[in-house]
Amino acid sequence: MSWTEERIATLTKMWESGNTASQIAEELGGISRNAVIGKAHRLGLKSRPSPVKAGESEAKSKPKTKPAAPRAAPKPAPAPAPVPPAESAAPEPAPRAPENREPEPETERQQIARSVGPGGFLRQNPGEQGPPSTPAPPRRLVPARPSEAVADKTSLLDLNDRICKWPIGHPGEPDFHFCGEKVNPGFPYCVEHCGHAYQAQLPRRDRRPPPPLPYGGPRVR
DNA sequence: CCCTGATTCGC
DNA sequence: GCGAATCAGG
Repeated sequence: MSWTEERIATLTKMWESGNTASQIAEELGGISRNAVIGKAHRLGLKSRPSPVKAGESEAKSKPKTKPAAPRAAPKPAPAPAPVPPAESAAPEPAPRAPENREPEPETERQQIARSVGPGGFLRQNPGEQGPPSTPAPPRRLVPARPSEAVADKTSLLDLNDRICKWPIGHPGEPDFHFCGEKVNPGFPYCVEHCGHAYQAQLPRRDRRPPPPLPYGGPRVR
């Protein structure tokens, strides 16, 4: 099995959608969970909310030096440079290239106003709903499946940080494409699809059928 | 033990 | 670049 465009696309989407490596491996087929993780790392997709690292503190990092290395000799770290603390967290520099465009900061400001981080995602139309003084119970955000049919065909090559990556159809099929809308800042999806992608997690007791994946679920082979 | 992702390193 | 083996944690 080789990593074709389609398979990489599926991996990327599922990874970003919060699927586990095992699920991704199963969807792709003929591949191990480790392969998925390894590939994801090589693609630069690493570091997603993982159960393992969720509550890890930096001071606890272990170099994983085991006494007897069955595979190879352990690497003695050459004790590099002392960590320069002059690194403030810059979320998104976003150096916008000059596209000979009229300066319109207002437009982006308005969009940002609707954006809310995980844990407090806002409904689409606050106008239709009463002022949520106590809006939504703090629940986890979980992936759901899309229900939209978008006419545009945004291919994988059109994906960037700014457009919605919501998948339409199955990867590998001729009509497979992405939503392509402007993203809800901070999310991989547009505002609308964020509403579909992130929903309040119900207690497992109350949920009967596991919601199908955005990719249409496991393909019938 | 089950699961998860992270990492290493021979291939 | 790939992925099994391994580690580390919930």
